[in-house]
Amino acid sequence: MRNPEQTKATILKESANLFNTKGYKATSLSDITQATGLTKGAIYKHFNNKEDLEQQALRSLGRTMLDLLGKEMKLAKNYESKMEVVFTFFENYLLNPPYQGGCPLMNSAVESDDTNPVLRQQSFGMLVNLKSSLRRIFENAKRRNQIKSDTDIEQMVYVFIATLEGGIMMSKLERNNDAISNCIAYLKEINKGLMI
Amino acid sequence: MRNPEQTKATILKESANLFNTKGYKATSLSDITQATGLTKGAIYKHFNNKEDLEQQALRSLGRTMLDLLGKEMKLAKNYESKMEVVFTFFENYLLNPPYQGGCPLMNSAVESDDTNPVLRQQSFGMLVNLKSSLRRIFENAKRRNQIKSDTDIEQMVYVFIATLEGGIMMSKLERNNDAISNCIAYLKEINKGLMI
DNA sequence: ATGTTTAAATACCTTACGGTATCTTTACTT
DNA sequence: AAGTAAAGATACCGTAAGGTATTTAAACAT
Repeated sequence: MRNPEQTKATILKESANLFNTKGYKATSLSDITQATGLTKGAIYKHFNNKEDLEQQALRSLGRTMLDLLGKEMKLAKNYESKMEVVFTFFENYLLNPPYQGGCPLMNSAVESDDTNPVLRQQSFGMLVNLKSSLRRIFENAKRRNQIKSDTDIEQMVYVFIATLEGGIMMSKLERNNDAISNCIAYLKEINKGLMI
Repeated sequence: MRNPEQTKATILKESANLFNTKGYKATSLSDITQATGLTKGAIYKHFNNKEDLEQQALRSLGRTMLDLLGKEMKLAKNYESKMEVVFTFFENYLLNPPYQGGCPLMNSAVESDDTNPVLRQQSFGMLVNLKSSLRRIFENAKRRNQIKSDTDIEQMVYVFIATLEGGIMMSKLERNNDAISNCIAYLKEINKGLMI
């Protein structure tokens, strides 16, 4: 009946959802005990303190995000379909999200950038990873002459991520898909313009 | 020596900065007493409770943002310079910010969208205003044949705001201007493409 | 100059927070 | 089956949170 690994996993999953929706600081341990049906004793058996839990939860969100994106990216064999994966990934934050509360990168970045050095560093790492993924797609495409040779890859990486993240922010605020849909639609046009 | 209006103004200003950097929930009353040099007595003389202060502070941030943008927009007489105003406004969030902590729209939206209906509504209002400002610029330009007649204005509004907000988020996280500079540079290219 | 109003300070209350120590129960070992 | 180690529950602690009642002090009116 008892399964410590499973227990830790559910604590991590439930708290990750809470942190990603309510915020890290704003989520209390009693929020987590309530969501998991467990007690503080159980939580502090698996985590040193709340900070530790916050960090592991964000790490888990980051891994989930990257794994999900990476897995589908592996399946996509050419440039066009890889870009499609990126778009549908971000569109899915609202249609059928892999976790509650939107993009963990934006959420943790906005909350932590001025206050929590450790979480900030983790958010930074997530951004580095996301940028790398996109950069790699563009670089491969350029090498294979699938996009224009004068494409400013660094700029494109920033613009794509900014537009997607900003779109999610607005769509969450407006509680409809207008923002993210329009953003993605336009990124697709940009993308057409890049391709040869 | 005593000036209640001034007192209220400083409470509002200091707390707005704190809310916008640390977050609304995460900022405590003692943070505010410390920042203002005042006591709880003084604060509760001017505000009913912390929620009230949060709301008035966000309202103040929103007004400041809109006033600042609106004032410079009035000075800009043609489409091109109005767009320039928008760009420099967002660039200034990092170079010489009108308040600490980045864009109050994004900050309050990310923190409140799933948890705080009142702040969420205020954030929503800020977005409505920002969209209207941009939309008006595009519409006027279209009417005067300064931009292409087939410009999808709603889409452009979303894309511009998303890119700017996302750029700020990344630049704050990376603690340099690369993201926002690249985003703005690209928006300028988009803009060139729109113009006739 | 005195009295009155009100701004702001002080002192205090309640509650909820993160955290810990201890106890109970489950599962595994022999 | 008995003993042991570890998982999880319970009970408790100190602190800081938001908030209030009361007091002090400043500004104004007469």
